Amino acid sequence: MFNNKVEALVNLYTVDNGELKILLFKKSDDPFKGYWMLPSNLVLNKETIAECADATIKEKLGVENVYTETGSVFSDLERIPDTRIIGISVIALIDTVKLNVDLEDREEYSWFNIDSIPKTIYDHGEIIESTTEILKNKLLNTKYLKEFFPSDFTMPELQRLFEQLLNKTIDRRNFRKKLLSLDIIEDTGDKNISLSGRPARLYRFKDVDDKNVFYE
Amino acid sequence: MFNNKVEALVNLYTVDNGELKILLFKKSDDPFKGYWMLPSNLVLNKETIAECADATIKEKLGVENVYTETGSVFSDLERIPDTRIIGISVIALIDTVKLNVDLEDREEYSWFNIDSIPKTIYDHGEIIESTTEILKNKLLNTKYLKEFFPSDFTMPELQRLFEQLLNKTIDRRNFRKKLLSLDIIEDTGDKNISLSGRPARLYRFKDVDDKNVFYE
DNA sequence: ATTTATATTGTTAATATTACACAAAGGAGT
DNA sequence: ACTCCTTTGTGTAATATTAACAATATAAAT
Repeated sequence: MFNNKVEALVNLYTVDNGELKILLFKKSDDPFKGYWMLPSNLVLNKETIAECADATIKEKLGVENVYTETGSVFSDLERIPDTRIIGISVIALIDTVKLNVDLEDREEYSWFNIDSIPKTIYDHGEIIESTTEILKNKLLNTKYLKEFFPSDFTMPELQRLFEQLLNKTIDRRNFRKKLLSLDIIEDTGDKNISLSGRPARLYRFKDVDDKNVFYE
Repeated sequence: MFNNKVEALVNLYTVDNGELKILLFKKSDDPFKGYWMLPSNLVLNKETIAECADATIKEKLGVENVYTETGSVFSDLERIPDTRIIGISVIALIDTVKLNVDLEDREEYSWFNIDSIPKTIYDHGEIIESTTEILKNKLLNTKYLKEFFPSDFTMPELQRLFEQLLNKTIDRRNFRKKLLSLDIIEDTGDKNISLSGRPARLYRFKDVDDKNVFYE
């Protein structure tokens, strides 16, 4: 009567060349063969949500020490047919460096831009939407940005991310001016290797207190 | 192994004369006799978190149709000794009118300013702190403010709330100017009954789209 | 050397925020 | 009726922030 199954649904995000993306796995068997899903596991009665999420990330991706945070709760009785499982979404953030190293030779997965999520099993689509909204509201804080950019980044890259999050275009000069005025980033002295065009300077976040970057 | 007990912990907030307050009950038996607690119930395996919260609010307060929203999740194994219960905090908002009507002749409860929470059972103190932080981050949006002020309010009252939320003093003239410039409130034409001093005009929120009032 | 692609840079105008002090409305007491 | 006390209501100038705007610099490819 009071026994509930609980699952942790891992929403693993990264920023790839300024685009916010989420990792999904393709279901290889019926039902929902060919649909995409969030990596998830049922929560043992002797582990925390965070522990369950960590184990899931390690199991599916072989990565450890990923930053996680609780997202939201999904408890509709019909969210999964014939079963009652309370879903708890977990926000996990990983930078592109770890991403490229650890994701070789694994089962079928793919990174999706959060603005173009494919067809998903059950309510995973809504969960992604809702959880991403929570993340967006937090992501203009350096605490979170640092998880995506532990080493360094270019201004245009960061600007593309902000433009996606704020859903508007930003003037390059004003963006740079604002970022520098906040005194939260510093020039590394290096430049990136240019694919084409002038190479961009590389910046890193200073080791300062968390601070909000933009409002609205 | 996968069976978990889940409880919904109701954080019921109101704004009383500009102060953000939360409702707590006093525990009348051991253990923790005399300590304060959030109203809560275990979640049945055939009800949603929201339904459980609604039932709890009705049971403890006799009030229905209260606005609720999921807060955060607390899954530490030691949060309750000798038992494993996953706690899910629920934010509930109620206005002072309903408050005064419905809270007569009930067991021992009290409203506490969120800046002076008494000693609580288990981890209820942390839950209140964490959940209040979530609420604070949402509360400068008219969608939430309307739940607290469904009828009308005075400028000084709203200002006191904002000062508490932003943790700073605000100039009366600037506050009024900002609020009026947003075009989200209107003068009711009435004035409140003054306890002492000049009576304040009564305003109400216009029936417009949700809008953020202040940033930072 | 020229083309192509992308990054970098400064000034001005518009807007938003902050600072600040005195008059008005009511109640209580004499 | 008058005075005192408490609280609300109001305008303007200074400052800070944001928005608008276009030309030059660096590298790779041809």
